[in-house]
Amino acid sequence: MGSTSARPDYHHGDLRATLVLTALEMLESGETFSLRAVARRAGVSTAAPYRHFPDREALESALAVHGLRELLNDLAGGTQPPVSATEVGELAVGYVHFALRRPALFRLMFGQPCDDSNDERVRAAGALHDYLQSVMAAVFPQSDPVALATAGWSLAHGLAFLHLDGKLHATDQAEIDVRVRSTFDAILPPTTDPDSRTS
Amino acid sequence: MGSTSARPDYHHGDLRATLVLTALEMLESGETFSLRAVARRAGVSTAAPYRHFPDREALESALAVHGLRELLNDLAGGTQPPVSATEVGELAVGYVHFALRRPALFRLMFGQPCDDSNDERVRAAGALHDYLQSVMAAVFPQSDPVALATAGWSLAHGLAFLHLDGKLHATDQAEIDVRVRSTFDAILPPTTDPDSRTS
DNA sequence: TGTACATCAGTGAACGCGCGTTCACTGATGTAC
DNA sequence: TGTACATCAGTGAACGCGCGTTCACTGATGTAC
Repeated sequence: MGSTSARPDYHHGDLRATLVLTALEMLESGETFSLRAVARRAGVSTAAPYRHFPDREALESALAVHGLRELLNDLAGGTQPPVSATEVGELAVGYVHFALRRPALFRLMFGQPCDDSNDERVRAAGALHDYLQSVMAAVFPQSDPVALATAGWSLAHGLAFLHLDGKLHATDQAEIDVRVRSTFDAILPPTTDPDSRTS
Repeated sequence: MGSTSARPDYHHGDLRATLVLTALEMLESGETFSLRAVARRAGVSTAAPYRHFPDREALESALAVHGLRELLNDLAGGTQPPVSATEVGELAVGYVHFALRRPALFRLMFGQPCDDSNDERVRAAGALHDYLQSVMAAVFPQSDPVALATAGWSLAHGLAFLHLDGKLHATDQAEIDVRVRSTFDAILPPTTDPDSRTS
């Protein structure tokens, strides 16, 4: 057949994808991440990853790209973009959820100097930024959308990190959600209420 | 004399403080940080730090405590607390400055799971939080001060991290300052203007 | 359809490295008498 | 004031570890004829 489907043998089929998925699993389960550890867990020799990634940093960037896309998909995929301040708050809840559900990946994506020479990575970050900006522009047309998008992103990002670091003493997920919502409520400018005025 | 002043000899006088300062210097100059490297640079044997810190994590916590205090001092020391939204914006500018001036220290303080068993560290973080909360309560008495303090801190924190990671494409310090100010302006609730109404 | 061969994704052993930590030790310090 | 001694902050050598990376290699794959 020669298709790219399952081939768990010697010639692996798609070791590159397997390595990325394995690494993501390891990040999620809290294991320390290294090229050697990923190869080990993927059941492959120490040198094998070098067929697919020039060095460790390249694998890291691939993970970051994956994470950025998944985050964007979590936020934007499957639902209409927010049309009210309340729904923008829910977007922030989603953002913080992602960070808390995948802390190691989130830290890898944002918690360290990033390789700006990786185009794919820069583009994935840009796509996230653009989406947030378009949302804010649509919900708050009367304000400066660039400043608001930065504000909204920063606010969600800061909440994510401070919760991740345990600086905001919330005990469970529900409490965190409430806190994120009320933080956004405390601060977003008023909008025309979409429930009473439909275009 | 027996004082604690300079004694660069064998019995060192205050190796603990020297190690902390040396480590801070190394973080600032971008060198990789390790117990061995710090000892080396302090001109002392590899084992010497273990007289003063039970393990590597203890030194890290000492650095975090130092950083948290210095940040609080940067923000609160020497000036009156903010009384207007504009001055709150300047507080945020100060916060972001700190992060950009000491990126490695800031990441050490906030960018990784923190040792919550270290009382001094927890207290230093708490003091920062309390100060921000009291500021927000004073400036925005009509709003929920807890939510606003969380919002203000998260916003500054998120701006700091996103700028640190180069996600907001600002080129120089002045541009970043402008951006931080306009972000806060875009979002903070109005206050009674302290210039026209003095209590 | 069958054979020769180039390709290339893997192997496994080895390199040098810096790390955290431990250990028995040494020698300066300060105190008791 | 002088000596004996306990203390303790340092030394330096060594441990075992996991890491990133390189290398010559092997053997499965797929293509040319």
